[in-house]
Amino acid sequence: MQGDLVILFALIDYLCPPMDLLENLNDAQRAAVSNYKCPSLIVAGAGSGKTRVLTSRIAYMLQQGVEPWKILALTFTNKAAAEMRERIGRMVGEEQSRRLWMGTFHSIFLRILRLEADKIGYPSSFTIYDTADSRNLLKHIIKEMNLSDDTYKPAAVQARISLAKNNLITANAYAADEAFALEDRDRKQPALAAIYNEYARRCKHNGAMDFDDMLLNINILFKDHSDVLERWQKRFDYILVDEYQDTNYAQYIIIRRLAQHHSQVCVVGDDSQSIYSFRGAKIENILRFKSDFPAAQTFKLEQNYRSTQNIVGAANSVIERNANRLPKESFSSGTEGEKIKVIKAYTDKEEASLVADEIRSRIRSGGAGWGDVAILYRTNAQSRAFEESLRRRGIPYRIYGGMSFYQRKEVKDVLAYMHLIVNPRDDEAFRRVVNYPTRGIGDVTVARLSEAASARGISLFEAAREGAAEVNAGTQKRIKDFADLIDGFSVQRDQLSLYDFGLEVATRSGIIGSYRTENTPEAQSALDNIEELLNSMRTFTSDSVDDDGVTLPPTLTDWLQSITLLTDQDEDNSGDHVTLMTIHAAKGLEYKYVFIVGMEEQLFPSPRSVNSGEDLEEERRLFYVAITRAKEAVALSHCASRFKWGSVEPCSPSRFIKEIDPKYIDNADDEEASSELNRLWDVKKIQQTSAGRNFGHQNSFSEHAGSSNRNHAERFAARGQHGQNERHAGISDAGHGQISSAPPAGNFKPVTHTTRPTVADSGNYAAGQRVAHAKFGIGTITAVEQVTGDTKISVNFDTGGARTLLAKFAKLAIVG
DNA sequence: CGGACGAGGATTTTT
DNA sequence: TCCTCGTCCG
Repeated sequence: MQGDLVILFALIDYLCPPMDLLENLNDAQRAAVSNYKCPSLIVAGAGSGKTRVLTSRIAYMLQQGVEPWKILALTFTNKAAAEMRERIGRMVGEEQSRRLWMGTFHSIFLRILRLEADKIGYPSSFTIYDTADSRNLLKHIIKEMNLSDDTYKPAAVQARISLAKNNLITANAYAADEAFALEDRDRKQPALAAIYNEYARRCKHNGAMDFDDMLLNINILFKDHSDVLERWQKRFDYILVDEYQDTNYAQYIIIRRLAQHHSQVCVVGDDSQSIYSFRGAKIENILRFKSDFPAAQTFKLEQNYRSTQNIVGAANSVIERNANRLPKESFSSGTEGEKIKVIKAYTDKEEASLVADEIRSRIRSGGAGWGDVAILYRTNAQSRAFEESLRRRGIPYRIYGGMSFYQRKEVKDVLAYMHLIVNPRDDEAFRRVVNYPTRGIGDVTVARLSEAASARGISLFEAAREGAAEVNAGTQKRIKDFADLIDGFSVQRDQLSLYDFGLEVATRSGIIGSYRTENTPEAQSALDNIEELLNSMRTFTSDSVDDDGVTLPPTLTDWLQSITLLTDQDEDNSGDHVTLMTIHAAKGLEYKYVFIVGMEEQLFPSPRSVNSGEDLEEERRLFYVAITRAKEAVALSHCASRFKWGSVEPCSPSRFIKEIDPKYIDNADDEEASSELNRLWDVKKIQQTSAGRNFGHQNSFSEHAGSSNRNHAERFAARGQHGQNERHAGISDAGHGQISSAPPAGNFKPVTHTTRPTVADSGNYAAGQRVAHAKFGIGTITAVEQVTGDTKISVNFDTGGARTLLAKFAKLAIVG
């Protein structure tokens, strides 16, 4: 009998042998995977197979018999968590992987908070406020306290409160702290402590937490309830943290608390990629891990599998200038590859054109698709010009960030109804929807309701339901009708499917009807977005799993919170389009070709960072992150002038360009041309001030006038998110033609030039002509364009590569 | 109470 | 230049 079993197991092993997880790893990776029984610091350079190591380590632990629910794995995005879960599932089976406690800090601790909410005085159905919600509440409070929102800018107040929370300073602690009081007095904001206090009170009263509250409250829970803490400590034998360099103090303390007794902590990260200090992230957390956990072993993953030698070399030459680093030698296992290209332009407009041209010629030459290309910038505002240039050429693109789908007014309105239904205590949600769509309950009435509510210590919604406000009979009825509407929804919530319920809310609230009657492109777009939102209810499946691995049916609460906790990176990034995003958003992603644009002083590094050594180091790390996204080629672009705040500002090349070791840069000796360019710009500026508008100025003015002609629907189409935008981005060029079909100049306002002025010396060159250049050899002119003081000539050189040259410097000889 | 129109501010990065 | 907020008037 025994023997039979052995044979049976052997047979099973033979038929489906357990995957050898240590195979196909390099030595450093293998060590990091197999030594799981000790605290570990895995320093993972860019492209070093970090995710692979993390997933293999977890899978290996499972294979060695560790129970999946004893493992807590924390990531920064849902996407990263989902991806890892999937990969682990492929290694050891889904049965195991789905039972792991794996997710973002916020989603995991939210789960715990919901279970323990009563212990810290919250309903388990508490609402989550996103940044906009919490800012609105702050605005309210500042106004109510009769403070000027000029001295108390809501965004700044919010940032300060956020910073306090990230450092586990509660409102009471803040008020009691002399140093803060002094600082606030110096900043002429003595009421900050009072605002913080009122904000915290209102959040609690509303049964709501903001993002920072989740981390703060879990710490309060663990601090005040040692039995609860102990239960969760025992729960997790192993804790793994991804992107450890980006954890803040609150997160750090949570990990330390949970690990206090017996858990083995494994953190993975790269100090060179710490780019979130503005949000409270502490690079020190990773730098001092070894002193926090003296028994820790360090594993260094230094082999870069992603990028070419030139890219890794260039990135290293930059990051080496930072003082505050863990020692590490990144090296590439790839080919030498292309050198880094620097693209110089006169204006932001031209920068976008040159980049788009370069993208097009790269893709046309074969071997890669649009999806292999990313345009990365420092600020979201830079996306506009590229949007234009890509659209004009019919290149499919997609923009990430900026106004996200879930921040749209119409979407937030529908969500506010849901929030109020789930949590009737949420006064902010109440205020948002009580008179939207308009139902004759105005500010005056809400003020009366508010009085009644605070007098009786109840929520606005309860006050509405009880008819507590002193108003005339007609208004009273309207209030009652609204309360009945919401109560009706609460009943339906338990009877209908998620999707049917959503449709019911969107319809019976009157939101859909009001957009229907509007009958404008904007309204149609809003309807599309609402439909999209409802569709996401249909396809939503809860990832809530109990310890037996049984998936729980999705609830409205699950769906709402999954939406609030979505991050930019969680969006589907597949598809054959050029990707436009901020460098921050690009962390963790990779592309064959990366264009880092706007490489200028006053932009990148950000002007706010240049006065502090630490901040400048962070900007440098940001640049490092940008370069290391590329697998095969990097191009940097900058321009001599940029449209900012409605006027043209001169720009000089970023110091970061000069920080790259010149041996990694394509024609590094071309620097002269760049300074020529700047000199030229200075001349231009003088002309501008002395002789009024010159052509260059007028051109850029007119082009902006042209771009403003885009209607809302079109902009939505281009900026929209979630699937439908992919479609729009693809067709935007053909579909909404006023910009793409006619030659650009034709669309501009009549007051400006419709053709470019011709200057005498342009006669020497023409498209199609063959020319010779001292350095690049022979090529064919593809375009000739007049710019102030010179002629710009685009040439396709036979040796490969298109180039834009200035007649003055290039000294082209006409061939034949 | 709600829509229209005018003034002024905006650009770091985001879980 | 664009968007948001506040005010004024119907």
